[in-house]
Amino acid sequence: MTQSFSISDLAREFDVTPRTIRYYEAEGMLEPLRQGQRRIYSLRDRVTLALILRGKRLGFSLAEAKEIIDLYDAPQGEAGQLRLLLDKLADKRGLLEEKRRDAENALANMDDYAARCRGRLAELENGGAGQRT
Amino acid sequence: MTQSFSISDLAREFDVTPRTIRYYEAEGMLEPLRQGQRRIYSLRDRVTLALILRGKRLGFSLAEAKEIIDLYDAPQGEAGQLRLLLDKLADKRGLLEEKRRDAENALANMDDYAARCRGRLAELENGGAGQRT
DNA sequence: TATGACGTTTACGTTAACGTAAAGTTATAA
DNA sequence: TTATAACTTTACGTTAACGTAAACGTCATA
Repeated sequence: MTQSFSISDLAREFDVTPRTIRYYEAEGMLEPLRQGQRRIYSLRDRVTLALILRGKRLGFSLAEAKEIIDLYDAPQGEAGQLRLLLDKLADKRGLLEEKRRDAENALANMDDYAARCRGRLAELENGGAGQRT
Repeated sequence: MTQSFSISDLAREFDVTPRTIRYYEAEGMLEPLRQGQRRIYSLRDRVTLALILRGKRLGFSLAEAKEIIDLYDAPQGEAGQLRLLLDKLADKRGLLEEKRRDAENALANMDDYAARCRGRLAELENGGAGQRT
């Protein structure tokens, strides 16, 4: 029974406008089937859209996101192609790792700061007596 | 000897143009001292710039990055302010956590895929005999 | 003293990523 | 059968985040 979706189904689910989804198609990132002139999205299309939006959340441009997503559709025929693909994957992996590190550092900084704030708040709440001699 | 930097010092170090740094100032995110009309950046300014650029790498708009950075300069006078600050920090923390999860998921997907590619490559290299019976 | 190298302000230009409006098509409900 | 809801294409508009160019200041050095 392989599911399918209308454009507004996906728009609702991912909280974007139909315009946005059509734009991604115009950029060559989606190719839904058609029933007459209406677009019909498959589960695979839905996954692709999810990948696009995750890429955007991580700060990739659409062009960068497309580069990454296209790697998952790359030809795997001969060994040479596979080696090239693995190289490119390693390259993109580096970008992703940087983002993970950035997020972790930002979280660590923020948690430190919040802890200091909570400390200060505790001081204020116990009456401010006797602290910080 | 508290260090200071020219605009092109920072531009070089962070691989952006002076225009970009001036733009961040116009957006109220930096306030370097002046020596005559020349901008003089402190270590603190440099940290702020680093925070801005990390925010950008993580996909925050400048406005979002500013919101976050401004929290680190928020007033801590009374308990009410501290509680509000802690609320806002928790809010931003959520955004950061989502980005970390996104990055981790993307990395996991990519690593799985790369592993399958390496498997396929190994098959091809050992002559393709006897595999996948 | 003149010539770079570096800085400044002002202002218009550019691009990605959509928003928005107009005008038409198609299926379903009243 | 008419309305209305959801879709379509086409096309111009908008905004963030800078790029780029012009015209000028100022200091060291050849």
